[in-house]
Amino acid sequence: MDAFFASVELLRYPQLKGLPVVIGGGRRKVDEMLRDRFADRPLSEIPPEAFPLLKDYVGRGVITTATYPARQFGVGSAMGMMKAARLCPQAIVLPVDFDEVRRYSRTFKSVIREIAPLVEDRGVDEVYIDFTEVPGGQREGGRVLARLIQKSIFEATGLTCSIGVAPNKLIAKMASEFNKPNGISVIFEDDVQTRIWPLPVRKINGIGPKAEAKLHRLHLRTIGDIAAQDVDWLIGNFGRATGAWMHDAAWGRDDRPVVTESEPVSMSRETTFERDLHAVRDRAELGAIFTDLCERVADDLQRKGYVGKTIGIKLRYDDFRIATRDQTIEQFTADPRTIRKVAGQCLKRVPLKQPLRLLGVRVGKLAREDEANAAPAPAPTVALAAEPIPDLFGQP
DNA sequence: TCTGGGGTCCTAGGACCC
DNA sequence: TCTGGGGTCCTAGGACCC
Repeated sequence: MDAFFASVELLRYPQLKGLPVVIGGGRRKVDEMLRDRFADRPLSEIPPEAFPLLKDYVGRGVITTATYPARQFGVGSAMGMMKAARLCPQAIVLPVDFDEVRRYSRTFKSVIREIAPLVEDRGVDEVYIDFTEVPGGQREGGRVLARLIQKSIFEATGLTCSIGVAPNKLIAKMASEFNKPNGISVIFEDDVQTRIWPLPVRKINGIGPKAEAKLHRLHLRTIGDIAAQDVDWLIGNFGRATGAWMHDAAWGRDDRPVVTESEPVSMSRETTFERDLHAVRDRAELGAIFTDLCERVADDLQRKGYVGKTIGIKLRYDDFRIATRDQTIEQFTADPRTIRKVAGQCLKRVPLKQPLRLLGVRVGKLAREDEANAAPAPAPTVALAAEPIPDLFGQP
């Protein structure tokens, strides 16, 4: 989906179309504020001048999405608010409306599933779709079906998306970025050398800042540069798994299937404080936040019908270093008090002298609540001791 | 100008078992 | 006195993604 979070807000405030808008921050209820001030008028008639600006923004936070006009100023997602404010002070800031985003997410995904049922979820704003068995899925290399999906999503939601069609997920993902926004790009196997090789290594889904830096140190800047290397040389530098994967990726090889169903592995809640907190000095405040996080994970687990048996905490210190501790317990649980107790024990095992900026609580090793409880009708245990092994080589 | 929140997967060492 | 070869599970950290 194109600039998904921002586009969702533009549906509510169409008067902001064409203006630089960023989504993020989140602590302020801007829409409520506007609603109070302009209670007598529909949201779409609130003048753009009434919206809060990035230059007036205070607080910690990053940009989740920027509209295309905002991107012209170099503002982009994951950028700190303060930096963005310097680049584009006149941009309008709005908080993320997660409920609204989830609603549109469900809608666009169900539109796709009606057309092509094999869909893999990749978060709120992204999916992989298997066109193989869809009637007409091969016409014009998939372009016809891609157009139908784009049109259907727009009719249902008013939102645009960009689609990449390719022989596998790796290339499709790269292709989806070729024609943003509202574009379609079809890449065939034979196009890898001309369309993929010139791209920077970072465009490979799975190569992040660390791998990019290392590749640069080795004087590899484009995907073609990687493709030109010997597999064994890559393995020597990056290890067996990563080296081989990198070589395949650079040659456009990827045989991962589109996975339509998966079970969650963990659920967590974390929060960055408005100011850094100290374990001793801010004990009460921290304690309240901690309990709240435990209750929220427990609530998430219960609402979704899961229980877990590994409970852990995460801290981020003021210098941005991260520490985690976890503990696996005997019984599956989704009980807030149990989670709080075990997480509290984890907290005792971690250094707490430094100021903290973030605290998180995580529950892993998940199982479906019904299955975890249906499990052990304590079966009788039988132990069979092996015969003593005869001493074949010793004295008779 | 300091940098969110929710995830997944991988690695590596150690405990423990047969 | 010295010391095998499998395997699983747990824990901590880190890279990466949306």
